[in-house]
Amino acid sequence: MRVSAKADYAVRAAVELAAAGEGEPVKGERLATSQDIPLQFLEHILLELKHQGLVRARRGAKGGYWLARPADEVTVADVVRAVEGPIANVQSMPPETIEYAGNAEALRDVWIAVRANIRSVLENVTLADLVASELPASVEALTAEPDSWAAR
Amino acid sequence: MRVSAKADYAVRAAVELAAAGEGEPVKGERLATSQDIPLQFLEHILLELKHQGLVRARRGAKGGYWLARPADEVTVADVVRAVEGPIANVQSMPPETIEYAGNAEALRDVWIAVRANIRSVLENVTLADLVASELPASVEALTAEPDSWAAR
DNA sequence: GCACTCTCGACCTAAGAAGTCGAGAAAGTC
DNA sequence: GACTTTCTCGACTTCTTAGGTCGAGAGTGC
Repeated sequence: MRVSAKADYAVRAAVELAAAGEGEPVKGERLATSQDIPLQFLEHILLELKHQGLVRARRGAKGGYWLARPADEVTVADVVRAVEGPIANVQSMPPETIEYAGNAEALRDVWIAVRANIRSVLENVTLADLVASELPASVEALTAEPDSWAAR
Repeated sequence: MRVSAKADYAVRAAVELAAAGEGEPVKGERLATSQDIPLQFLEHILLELKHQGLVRARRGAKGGYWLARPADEVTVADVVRAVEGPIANVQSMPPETIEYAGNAEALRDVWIAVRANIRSVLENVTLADLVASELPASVEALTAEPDSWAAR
């Protein structure tokens, strides 16, 4: 139930690409410094994003990375899945495939509900939303709750 | 963004204890077999639950484990936190303490929203709910969505 | 040709996940 | 008091992942 550094870095780098817009490609080094991410590690992450078709790249002078799709068509969920795989797996298995014995039967539905609720945030926030700092109303509603900010 | 075997086991064992009710303590071995959990691993988990005050235990003949509180006062979140620590940390840090640079500023709110949404499920389902297979309406609503069951 | 920048496999260390082992301590029974 | 049962708990193992570094190579633009 935690977000890895890799996923966090991936989203931040993607946001930075989104902010750069359609112009020139952005160099890995600029991404690394502007978001304070170790360069070599970031390159691996960008490569994964490229393999998943989210990002494109060109080498050489004037080279760099850019988004393969418009920023408002890439969700945070896309980026997280690209580097971490399926969201909210239980014991590395998708929850809908798990069979629980006897008393624990209903537990599967709990994990399903958790996954659905995570998705409802991550699949509805796009990179463009992040750049603009304007999250969808349903997400804003959650952050508006003071209780959401309580450590626990 | 995944649920560990440990957390899964912990909840299942706790549900089994809840189902056993107030009578005699339940032996570790019975929990292990009824939920198909490696016994020795389970004992460590039960010990953690005991240290966190969720479970009590007695040794010897007639010994075993039982819930420290009524089953309808223990939530799934309590059990998960007992063995995994804080839910939905980012890079091992609570999301509200993270400062993102520039373009990624709004990302913190996304993680906060994710955490809030996870909590809204886990903190509202009790062990008693699971034993009865009757989840709160807000959770049932999520599992009723066909889309929640789609692998992705 | 040369500088620049991505590509990508190899490697590394530390930590965590998942589990096993075995000695010991408390509790009940006879 | 001896004996059995069952929890207690530290030590240990194995495997994977997290997080990161290094260095050679390949494509690009000038």
